[in-house]
Amino acid sequence: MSAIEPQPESSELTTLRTSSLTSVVEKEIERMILGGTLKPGERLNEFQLANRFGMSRGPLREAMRSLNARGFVEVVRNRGVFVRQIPVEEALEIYDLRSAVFGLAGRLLADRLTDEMLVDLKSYLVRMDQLAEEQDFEAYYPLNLEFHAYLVTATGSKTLKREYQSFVDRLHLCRARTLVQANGLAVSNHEHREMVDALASGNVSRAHEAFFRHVQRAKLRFVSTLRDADIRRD
Amino acid sequence: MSAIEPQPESSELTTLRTSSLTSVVEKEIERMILGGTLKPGERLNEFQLANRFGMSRGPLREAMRSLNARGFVEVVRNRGVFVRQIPVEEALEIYDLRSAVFGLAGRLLADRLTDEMLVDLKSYLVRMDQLAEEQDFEAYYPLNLEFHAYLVTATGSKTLKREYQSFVDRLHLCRARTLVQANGLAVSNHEHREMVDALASGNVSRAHEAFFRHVQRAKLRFVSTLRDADIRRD
DNA sequence: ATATGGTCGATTGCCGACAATTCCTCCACC
DNA sequence: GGTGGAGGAATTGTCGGCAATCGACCATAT
Repeated sequence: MSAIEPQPESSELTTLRTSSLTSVVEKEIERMILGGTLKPGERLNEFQLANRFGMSRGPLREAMRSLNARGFVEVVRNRGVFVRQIPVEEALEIYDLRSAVFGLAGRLLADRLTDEMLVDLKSYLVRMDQLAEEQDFEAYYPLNLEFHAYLVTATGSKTLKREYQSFVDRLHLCRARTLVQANGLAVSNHEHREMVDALASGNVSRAHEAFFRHVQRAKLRFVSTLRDADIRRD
Repeated sequence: MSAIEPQPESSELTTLRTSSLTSVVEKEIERMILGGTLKPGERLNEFQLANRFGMSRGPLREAMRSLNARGFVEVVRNRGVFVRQIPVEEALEIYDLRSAVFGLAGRLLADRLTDEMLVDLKSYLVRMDQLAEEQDFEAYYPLNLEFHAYLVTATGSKTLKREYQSFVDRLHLCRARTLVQANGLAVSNHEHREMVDALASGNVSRAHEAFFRHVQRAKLRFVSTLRDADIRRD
């Protein structure tokens, strides 16, 4: 073994050599936002954050600008940056965009589906069916995410994958969206089966339709839970 | 005339009171990139740019981070930022995304088209037909852009408009895309008429199809001009 | 002649400090 | 009691400087 071999254990040093401090802290704050540590509408104090991460305000501000461009935070001059809070109307718009992009994913996939991919997808269906039957939401949710990630990755379009993920992330910034996914496990999985069947048929527009409608129905479920919350609030 | 009166001519200073120096220089560099002053692959020297704009490197670096997140430039640690150069494969992916989003625009518009909007759209068609017949590409191109901008704006979805514009902008960063639009003026306008007709019919999926296929055909025209260039190069 | 090693200039990454603005508090006044 | 304004604390916007890193060029040895 050569002495010049890269050291696998120096993850922190290697990271700082590869990425800049700015990108590291950007990812960290993104994680805190999506993880719920930082809540929508909350103000991000530059000085406090810089101290917490043991760095100066310069790189932190650069990270903020990047997060702003990506839609995670909002910058108000001389007032500071706030975690983006997405109103319901905009969430609906994002659902539409997401369904359009997801529909494209169905279209692309129907044309390049391999036997191996079909096996993987059916495996997802079986496992999710089982969890849906057991009403195990805790386990169903991440598997559902993984299923969707598999699909958009399998399109082979990095751009599509990035944009789709961007929409999914942004929907997390809508306060009203908490507990949306709680209802309709089996319903959702029925739609998944329709999607996979459409892909297997090789019919492009049928796949498009199945994928598009899946997100549109998620949007409708979102709206109905919204209405339920409104009624309850009265 | 009072000495404290705000100076109406100081557009630059006034701008600085409203937006930050960072956002001003970001827009300026974006303009320089899209306008062709800064070419894809070109390196952006922080020191030079800061001097040219008469500011320090801090705000400039923040602007760079934002432009990076928006896909206009690429940042390489310790080496600098470069104007993003989009390879052909990625341009094709973007065309697909753009057609999916544009298809959604057609869908939304078919449901909310007013008589007034229809009049505006038909006016566009007439003017563009005329310019196409005169082969006046110089005048046709901006009107074509305006027509598309009208459509995505009329959807009422700010999110859709922003994302669509983002795709259009990014396509400008593909070197191979120069002179794409040169061919097929009348062809393109025939598709425009199909789109407006579909909208007027109120048929949602027909509108979707017309809008989607319009961009898909633009993608095909892009591919064919690419092939022509390849043949010519041999 | 090519490859290896070292030095130097240029440029970026990061930091601390100062200036400008906003926000909060408190007091005077109506 | 409520309203308006002055003053101070907190926070952001911007700047210049230092250290680290990279690329280019040259010297030297094989």
